[in-house]
Amino acid sequence: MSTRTAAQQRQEARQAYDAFLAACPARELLDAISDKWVSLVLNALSDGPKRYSDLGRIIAGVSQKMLTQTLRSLERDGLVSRSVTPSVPVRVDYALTDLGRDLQLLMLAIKSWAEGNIEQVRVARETYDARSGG
Amino acid sequence: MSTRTAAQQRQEARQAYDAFLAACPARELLDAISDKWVSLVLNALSDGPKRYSDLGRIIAGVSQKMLTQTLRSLERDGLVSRSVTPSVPVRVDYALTDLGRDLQLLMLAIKSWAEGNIEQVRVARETYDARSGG
DNA sequence: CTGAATCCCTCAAGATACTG
DNA sequence: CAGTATCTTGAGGGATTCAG
Repeated sequence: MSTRTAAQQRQEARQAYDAFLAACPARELLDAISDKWVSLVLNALSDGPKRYSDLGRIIAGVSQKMLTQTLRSLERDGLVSRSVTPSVPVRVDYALTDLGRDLQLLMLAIKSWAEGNIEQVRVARETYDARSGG
Repeated sequence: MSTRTAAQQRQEARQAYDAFLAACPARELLDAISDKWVSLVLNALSDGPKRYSDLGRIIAGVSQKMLTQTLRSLERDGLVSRSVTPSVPVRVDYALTDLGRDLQLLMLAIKSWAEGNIEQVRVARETYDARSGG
């Protein structure tokens, strides 16, 4: 593997990534973004930067721990940027990066799908439960 | 809090379901589909019906328990259909429903995004870790 | 205000073994 | 082949406290 350039190796790697493979990095990334807090945070940032406390208010039911944890993870993955304004008290804004916005658009589609199809799912569940129960 | 204006009521009616609300059914649905096994199972079924053992082979690393659990959940939500052929041994096929295919298309976009952007994410992580570490 | 750190606990993932 | 049953482990996540 010493005779291939880094670019060639990257190209091969890109084609080789398959989330169906357990050991594939893409699988690990898919696991990471297949998280309810991730989709909610990304969508909460869709219409511009938000402060930490804003996010906590928008995303009902999220604990400080999970919010911080999710934001750190997204920041580490380059999906969200974190900017600190050294005022008193300190002000921290989170915003989507270009990469993050790409994913956010997909996440928005998922969120919209959930909101738009919950009725059908409810009917399906009632049918299933009735069949199982009776 | 009990006296809502007509405008407020109209607003509520329009946004009947909002996944940002913790108690909203759509939030529960979003939580349910924001699951790595869900996205992998739906995508595994994208090119036609598959048998239980096929799915287990395609989705590397999934345990029988999680595969069964995920399939049951998807079947209950009306996203996947389950058909039993009473042969010996018994044969069970899983397929996407119309509703399931809708969601699968969105999930495919997510999976493709993960496979196509893992490199950028890796770079971001290295940068982040180097900054933190040093 | 924005978190980091701690304790604590549930519950769900995974491995294993067994069954129709 | 297609599951179910059982057990163990640990990671997810809530509540609380402390710090910059």
